[in-house]
Amino acid sequence: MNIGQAAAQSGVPAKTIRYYEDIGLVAPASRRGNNYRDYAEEDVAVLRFLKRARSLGFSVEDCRGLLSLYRDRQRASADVKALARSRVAEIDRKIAELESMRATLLDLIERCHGDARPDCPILEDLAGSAAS
Amino acid sequence: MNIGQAAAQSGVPAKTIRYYEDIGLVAPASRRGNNYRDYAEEDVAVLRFLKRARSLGFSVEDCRGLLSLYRDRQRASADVKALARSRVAEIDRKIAELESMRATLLDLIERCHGDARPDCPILEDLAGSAAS
DNA sequence: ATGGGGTTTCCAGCAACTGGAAGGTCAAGA
DNA sequence: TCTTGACCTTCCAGTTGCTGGAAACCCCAT
Repeated sequence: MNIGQAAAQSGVPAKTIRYYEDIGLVAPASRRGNNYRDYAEEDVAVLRFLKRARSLGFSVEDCRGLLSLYRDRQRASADVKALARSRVAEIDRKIAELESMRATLLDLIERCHGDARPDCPILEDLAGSAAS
Repeated sequence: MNIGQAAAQSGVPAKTIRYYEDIGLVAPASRRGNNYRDYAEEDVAVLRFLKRARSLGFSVEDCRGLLSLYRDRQRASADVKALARSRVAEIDRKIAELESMRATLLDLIERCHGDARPDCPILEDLAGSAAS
């Protein structure tokens, strides 16, 4: 199957598939006579794996590790679990950061009357009423 | 004051200040005889404004708008409030996305025994037990 | 043969910096 | 006076993870 089909079946855009090949995340696809890349079901499975892992927020580098664990029949599930846990920790950090931004913004929004007048607590805050 | 001082007083790294000047986010600093940039208190205030706005997650483009509102004595606070609200909406979207990743990961983590054996629900999931 | 889809390569660009190289400047100490 | 080190200047490259586009080739149907 050529790259368009593989893209359709995996949900990973053709451009991205080539990119993954480029950075060595997936092995170079075999080529057919016309120099078109040729994909088998297995390749598509790997692409789907990547799509899912990326959608869970794993970085491309993480994916490299996950893929090699995936292929390693001797792997310890503990290693996978550790990767997932550190991913969760990272997510928690990001959520906390966003929550804090959100709280600050909501507070400012509430204090801003939001009409045609120019005075605005939001700008006042940005301008330095509080240190960052 | 030269750029190092401005950086120290605003919390914005010198490199970033130059970058902001480059992309036209701040006006080019005046220069002294030795071609060093020269900053006044006001410039530092603007940098602090930017630092704070960035720390609340406003994009550089948003900052452009915020700065022009900041400088506009005729502004309507409603415009600022609208910017802040759309920022909150964006944050909410991101938080929701992260929460969903987190829930999925925690579920997988819980189901993974995490020892020396190779079988692992996390990898099984990635490998396609569920569609993305 | 011609048209419309594939596909190939490569190059550029997005956000928002950050690092580093190569060189000019300045103040202090030996 | 010379040197050393800490500044400053510019410019170019790299980061993350793609995405868009150009120019060219390939394949199939009409």
